[in-house]
Amino acid sequence: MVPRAAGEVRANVASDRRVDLIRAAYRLFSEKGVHRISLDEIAAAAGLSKGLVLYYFKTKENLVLATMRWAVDGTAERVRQAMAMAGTPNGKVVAMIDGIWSGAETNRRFYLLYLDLAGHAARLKHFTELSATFHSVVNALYAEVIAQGVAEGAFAGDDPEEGASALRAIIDGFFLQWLQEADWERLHPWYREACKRAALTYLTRVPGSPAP
Amino acid sequence: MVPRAAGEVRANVASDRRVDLIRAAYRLFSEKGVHRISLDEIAAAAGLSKGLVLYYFKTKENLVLATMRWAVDGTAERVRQAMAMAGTPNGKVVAMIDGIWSGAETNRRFYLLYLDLAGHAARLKHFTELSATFHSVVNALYAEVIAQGVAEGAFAGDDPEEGASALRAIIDGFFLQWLQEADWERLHPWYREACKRAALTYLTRVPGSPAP
DNA sequence: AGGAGCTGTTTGACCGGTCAGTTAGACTTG
DNA sequence: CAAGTCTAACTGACCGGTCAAACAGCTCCT
Repeated sequence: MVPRAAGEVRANVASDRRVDLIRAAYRLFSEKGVHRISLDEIAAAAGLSKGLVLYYFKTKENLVLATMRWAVDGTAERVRQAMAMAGTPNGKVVAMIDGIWSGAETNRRFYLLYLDLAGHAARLKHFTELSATFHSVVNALYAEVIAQGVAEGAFAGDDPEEGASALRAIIDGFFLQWLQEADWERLHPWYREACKRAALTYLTRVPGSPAP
Repeated sequence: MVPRAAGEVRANVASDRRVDLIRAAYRLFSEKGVHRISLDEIAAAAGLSKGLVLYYFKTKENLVLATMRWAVDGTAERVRQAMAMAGTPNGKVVAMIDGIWSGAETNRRFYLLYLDLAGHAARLKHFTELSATFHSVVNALYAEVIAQGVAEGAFAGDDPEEGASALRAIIDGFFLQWLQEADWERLHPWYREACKRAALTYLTRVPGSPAP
């Protein structure tokens, strides 16, 4: 089904149509929403014909899935790299959030598509798995930072898993609010900083404070 | 355009077709997503004909808008009532979160539709206003609780507005994760409690801790 | 009382357009 | 030619919106 994977004689440069299509689909999906974009539009945006889209991705759902997987992989990688720098736990968290809130345009594209993914994941089985994978990858990264911070005495908390979930909730929750702002472009820096403050406030607390 | 509003002689009980349609639409939209439901299906679910849907709500978009407004109003009211009880700031927050996480089925319906709303709000102007209204209503409620908690010395923080935003991010963020769980029904209580813990951890902190 | 006529409600058939998916065949390249 | 790649035209289903006509309740006239 997939013509080739790696060992190709002439790894012709600009010739992986699949990626061309996914990139075009990503842009269009995030702009208008998955269900408002036809295969024709995607093909046209990639300078190809619609037939080819179905040739490579048997169905539209497959293309959507592939596009989301592509976006999710890229984002997970960006988060990972952002976290790799910075030494102290606090610094790591700040670097991580800076890395995630990298730019208004990029963030908006990704999170709008991610919203679609969440909606699909809650209703279609095919998407549930992808969403679960993304969830565990990201949460594992967060948990690692938190565990390290706890070990060094910078953060408090006994359950890094739950801490990761909460940290993620804070980040996603701020994005969700930000997305709905009419002037999202201008407000991007404010949300980024508020997100940092909330995350650090949550993480750096007195060890015994959480109530019953 | 609207036939009547209040002063009707025979306020026939089960006869407001508009509400019948909105209720049917709410159920179906939340189950399958707005764009996967046709006007025919909604009409059939309400035991009416499709023509009537367009008779009352000129367009599908209007029906979607009306349905979302209805759901959002109801939810805001539920939150308000949940907060009305309980005296201490901590108790108020707990009561509020208990009130919000009222039941798996209900929560799932609402948040799934809310996800659609967020997606629409980010792309269509008509929905932006509704989303902004809901945002300010809910955040005002949260800010009030926080301000009261700060005044009584139970919570720390100088900016109740930002605190409200963060509190909301925590709640929405946990919902977003919960929605994507395959066995959401069973996990509902866990997420509810984790949400409480995170909220209280964020709110009850030592006054000077937030970094930079 | 009993139409006649009006107004708001309800239906079902219908139209135009859109879109995912199919197919037949053309174009490359080895 | 044979296999892989690509296109354009087509199909069949679906769906939002329109419309003409049927229908119900009401008032007013005779």
